[in-house]
Amino acid sequence: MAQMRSSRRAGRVEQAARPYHHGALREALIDAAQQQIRAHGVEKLSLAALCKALGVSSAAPYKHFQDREALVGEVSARGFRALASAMRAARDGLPLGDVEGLTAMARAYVEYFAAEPEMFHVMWGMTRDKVESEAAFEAGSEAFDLVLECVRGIQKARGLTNYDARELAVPCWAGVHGVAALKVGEKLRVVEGLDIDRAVEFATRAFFAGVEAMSRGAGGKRAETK
Amino acid sequence: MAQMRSSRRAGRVEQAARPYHHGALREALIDAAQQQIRAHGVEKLSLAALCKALGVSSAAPYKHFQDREALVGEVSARGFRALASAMRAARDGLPLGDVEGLTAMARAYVEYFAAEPEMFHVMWGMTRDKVESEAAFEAGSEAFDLVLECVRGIQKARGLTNYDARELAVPCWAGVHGVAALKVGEKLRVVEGLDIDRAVEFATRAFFAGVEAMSRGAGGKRAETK
DNA sequence: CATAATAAGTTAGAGCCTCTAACTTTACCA
DNA sequence: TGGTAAAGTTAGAGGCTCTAACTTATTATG
Repeated sequence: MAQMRSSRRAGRVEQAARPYHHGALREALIDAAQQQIRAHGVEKLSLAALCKALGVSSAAPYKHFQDREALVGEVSARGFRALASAMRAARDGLPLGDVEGLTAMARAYVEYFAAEPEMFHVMWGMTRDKVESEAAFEAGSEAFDLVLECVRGIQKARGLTNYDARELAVPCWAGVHGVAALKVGEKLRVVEGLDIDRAVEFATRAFFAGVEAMSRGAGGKRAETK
Repeated sequence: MAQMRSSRRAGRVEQAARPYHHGALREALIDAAQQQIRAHGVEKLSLAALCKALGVSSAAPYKHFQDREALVGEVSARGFRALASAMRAARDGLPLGDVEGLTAMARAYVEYFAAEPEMFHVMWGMTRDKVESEAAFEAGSEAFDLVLECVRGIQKARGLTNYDARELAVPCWAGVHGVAALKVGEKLRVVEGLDIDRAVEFATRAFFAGVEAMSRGAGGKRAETK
């Protein structure tokens, strides 16, 4: 929707006689919202307060976002992009045939949400019917694709080619996501003093070792689940 | 806090001349809130609307709950109790030494949240600093204990006694929770047409097979994670 | 059994909030 | 140069949560 020409004001109005048009309100709002969410959670986010801080009227946001939720959706999309790029960076340079790359991404995943717990709620707690800014979904899928790629590498290296990569990738992603969730929700108090990184790495290795064992056990055919 | 004697009105006021005191407002509010949450999500829950529906003034809830969040916390606690009892029921009668019990609980877990997706957000999306009604935490811990028990059974049956049960239980719980989360958040669109139950069961079996293999490989000593 | 204390309601309203309608200022383009 | 659309504005409706001060039941006690 009208991506703004952003010609941050030329000459004439020189001494900050606050111009009628902000010039980059859309981005400013997303920035401010993200900060506010980081600091106090999405529940406490108030557009009105944001506007006051930015020196615009409280009706202004509605020129850029359909409603409050749309703004939050934009913050969510940013989060997913940041997450994906953290994961990509973590995996970068590591060999694709080893569990190493996968666990590096897992660490990045957990760390991202541990550092930004409120973003976890924004990104995963969205209302579901609201399409939550298709962009967020895209970025989320991208993250999953990174996992998928790694899993394929491991499959190739270990000769587990008769499995559907997605079938292996889903438990991996789920496990890591679950750990992040437990950590963010502080339900891990129940399990205090456990080294998360070690647990995730161990679980990942065990999982693939198990897949390999079952695969061999079943003579290369997919293992029976019954 | 003052658990109410609930003496649901005796004689005298017979033909529903709506009595001054409701008699069981606390429970009625929790019920109504839960229904509303189920139907429209926690974000849309309005105490004021609830009060109108129950025929009490909008200040009445504050005699029973400190604030809106406390009411939501109570709904959350109920959810955890229901979840725990669904898991217990699923495991009931199954032998403790097999993965079977664990996967049965996993199924129950995923099913519970699939049936009540909004409860997922209530139960896991709580604001963290708010103690979220210690009761909810208790019930959550109980659910984890069920998993722990199963894991211990498997350890005993397979001679994996040199592992910390919690270290094995956390990945299990996390994985299942992760699957539930992905399902609720509909991020599994990314992986459409996958049989969730099968995937969970397969992953669980693979995990324990892997632990066993690694355990043997390391001569019964805990496997190295590096 | 009277009555004091307290629990569970009430009305009124302050002070937030989101979002809409109708208007104004500015930028851009033909 | 002038018209159109984008990006602001003010004003306000209608909602919400929660508090203060008051009223009505219930219960506990001397």
